[in-house]
Amino acid sequence: MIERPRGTRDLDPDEMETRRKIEQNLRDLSTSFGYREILTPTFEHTELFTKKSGPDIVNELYHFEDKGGRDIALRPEFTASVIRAYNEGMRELPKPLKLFYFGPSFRYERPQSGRYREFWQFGTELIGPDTARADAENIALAYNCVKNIRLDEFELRVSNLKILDQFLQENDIDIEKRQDIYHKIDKEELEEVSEEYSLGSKLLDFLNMELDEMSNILKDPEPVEYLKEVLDLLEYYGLDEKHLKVDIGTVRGLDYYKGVVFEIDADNLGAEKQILGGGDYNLGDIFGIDISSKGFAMGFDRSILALENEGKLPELDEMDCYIIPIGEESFEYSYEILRELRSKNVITDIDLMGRGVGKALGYADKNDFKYALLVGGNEVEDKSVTIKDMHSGDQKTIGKDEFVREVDEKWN
RNA sequence: GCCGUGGUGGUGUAGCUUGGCAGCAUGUGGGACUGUGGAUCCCCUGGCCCGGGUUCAAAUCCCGGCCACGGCCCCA
Repeated sequence: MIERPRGTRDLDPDEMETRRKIEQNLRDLSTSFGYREILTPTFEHTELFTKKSGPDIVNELYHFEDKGGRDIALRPEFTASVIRAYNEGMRELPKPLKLFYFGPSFRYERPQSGRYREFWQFGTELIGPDTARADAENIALAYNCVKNIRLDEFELRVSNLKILDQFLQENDIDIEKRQDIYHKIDKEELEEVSEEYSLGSKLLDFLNMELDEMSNILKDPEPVEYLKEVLDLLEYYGLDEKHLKVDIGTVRGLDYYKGVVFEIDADNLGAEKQILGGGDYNLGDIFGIDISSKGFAMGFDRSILALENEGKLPELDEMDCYIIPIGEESFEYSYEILRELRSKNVITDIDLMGRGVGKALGYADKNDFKYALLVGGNEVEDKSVTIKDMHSGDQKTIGKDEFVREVDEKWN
């Protein structure tokens, strides 16, 4: 038997409805922030991703040689593609350029809870302005994305990489070791870093300081002041303080992140609990341009898992009308009703199996129809329809035209 | 890639230790029921993840693979 490939999923109608609703939330919210959707190809030249993230990530890619001998990779994320697309055809667009995207990405990793080989990402890019207000706008949208889908147990950690850079520089640590150090900090191996670079307790102490203290200690407090400015600006957006945390140990291990960075964790997830990450970076190097971009990517599947764990998945819609023709002589009239209702965008279905009224009602019940419409000889006779409210069980017979008018007024 | 646990009708499970007729529940379809659902009763449908080995005999024991789950590595 052929089964689905490792790390992939089939999404059933209930799941799809849930996902579409949450997706719609994110689209509407981003649109309200002035962002507009773009879509890039599902596959790119492998080089795009290796240039962005280093040669080692080839191991994590789905890639192959196509019939023309090109080295092609399924996108492991959108950021590189978006910047590529920007460079290739959107450079002349006015700044700030605000873009969002949504779609599947692919990584060849070992699947586990909340991690699939085909997974969905929602994300944004804010291209052009390199200002504290742009950083704040970026963070505010990220926060609201999580908030808007009604997730409640999450933590947004914010940092400015330049603060740690400054600290390391002032402690005479070669900036080339930055990546190694940040990587270890990310893994919370603080003691190893302190030991390896002879920092004693300085690093740990520093990370535990309030921003004002950091500012006093550093010879150049500008990075701290910048972060404070961003935080002040965030107050304009009405973020709930309880979700917000300044954590200078929040690092995103990659070279192209430069300034303010942030991550969001969902507390109720297991090992894979980060649902969103982003910040300020410059990918222009790949294309020989200098362009600032601030964005974030949100793990759609993980976010839904977190929502599910909180019991906050949106409710599924009901269907409207299920028509039950009683006897073939009522077919013509039944289909007339069906056509009229459907033309008014009422979600209407009709029994296709010739089932008895009892079984047909059972079907309507299991499929969450609001109303069952019984249409037999009597109804055909006087151009009426018998409507059964599937919740209350109440039932009445009214003229067909009256019913259609009523439904039209109520639902449209 | 590494460590661990597991895989029996569509779904959930019993059976596995001690090899010997694969059982139950639920769901789907049909009937009781061609004018009234969420109920009841009946019938049908449908399964031992795959491959190899041991054995008279394997769902059961052994080996390999695949897949899922928990964790590690990684996490753009």
